[in-house]
Amino acid sequence: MTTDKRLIEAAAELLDAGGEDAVTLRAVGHAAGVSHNAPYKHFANRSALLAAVAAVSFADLAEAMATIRKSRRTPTKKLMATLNLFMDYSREHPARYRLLFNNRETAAAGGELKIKALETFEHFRSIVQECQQANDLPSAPSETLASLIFATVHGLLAIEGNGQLHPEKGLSSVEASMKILLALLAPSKT
Amino acid sequence: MTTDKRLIEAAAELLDAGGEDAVTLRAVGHAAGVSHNAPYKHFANRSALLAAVAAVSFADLAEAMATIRKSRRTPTKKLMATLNLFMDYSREHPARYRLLFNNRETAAAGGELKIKALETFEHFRSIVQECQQANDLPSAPSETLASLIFATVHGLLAIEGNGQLHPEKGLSSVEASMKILLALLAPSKT
DNA sequence: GAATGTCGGTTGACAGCGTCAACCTCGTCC
DNA sequence: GGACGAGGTTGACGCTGTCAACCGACATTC
Repeated sequence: MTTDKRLIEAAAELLDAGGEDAVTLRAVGHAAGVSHNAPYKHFANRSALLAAVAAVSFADLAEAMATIRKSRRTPTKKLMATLNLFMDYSREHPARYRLLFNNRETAAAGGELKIKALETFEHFRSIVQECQQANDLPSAPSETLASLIFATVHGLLAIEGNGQLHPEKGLSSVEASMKILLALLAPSKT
Repeated sequence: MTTDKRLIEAAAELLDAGGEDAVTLRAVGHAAGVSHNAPYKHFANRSALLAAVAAVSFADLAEAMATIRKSRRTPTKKLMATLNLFMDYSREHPARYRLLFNNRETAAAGGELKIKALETFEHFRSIVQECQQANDLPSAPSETLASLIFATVHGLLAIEGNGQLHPEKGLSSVEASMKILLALLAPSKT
């Protein structure tokens, strides 16, 4: 494996294991079997390394969503599968999830990273559109509706990840809240 | 003014001006006119200082929401005013907003901070409940519905703050998206 | 085939950070 | 009047990101 990839992988593992603070260039270098300064031969600085981690993670997500999108399922089931994908990701890799969707630097970045992020969203938007065509979601610009739904899951996950705002009662589970939202959004079929 | 408050105020100003990274204990101490180590006589560590900033910020928010809640307006207008409050806060103090709602340490904290956060949410829940009683929102446990709506605004603001996911098209404005959500949620009045 | 340059790696240094330890200087209370 | 604690200081520590200098291997060019 190339050193670039080994560095990215090491950074991702450190991120998953110990949160963003654990991703020090020295630790990454050491985990990849190189010196504390070798990462600078591959990435401009720490932010660039994290951006690379974000890019490959977005690519993974996009691929998983593409698989769901192509699968033979009802649109609504695809939508649920996609939402579950996000929820699982947020729970299994919370620090990485934050890097992808809750990080100022990730957001500010462009290039590869932005493209991968847009790709991911495009899959999601397409599935939402399928649901609209099947009359399982109200008619509205699919981008807007997709943003809305994504924002809601994201917001719920953020709150869950924070353990914030009355964790026991009310929003006992993100899944339950999402079901309620989708039920409320569902046009009453004739 | 007591040194405690001066430190908190200085930290808040640095946070607003330069983001979380700008809040170094040394800079805070200097801005408050004390030495680089004086903050330790008032706060256990950097996290505790940030938690204090979060607590006073939550208190401010809760107070503003209480004012709205008590005002003589229709429930829906109160709800809109509250949502606008969040949007304005997120835009005027983005770093502080992140500290309040997007910060692992803030979330993990308890005590004063947690109480203030719950207080803030309780105002919001109450306003949502008023809307339900006025038949402007569907019937569902008010806590769940409030969480849902808050999560959506929060998610939209997070995306906006990130500049992420197709910033130009679709979710052109958080306000527009929220209006769509509320319109979709509104029970068809007889 | 020698010279050259670039690429990926090293070691060593720097300042800035959070934090700890030691010390000092008051005002307060037996 | 002496003990003492609260709030302040200075100084040090190790860790961090980053920069600079050096160094070998390999490809390219004359």
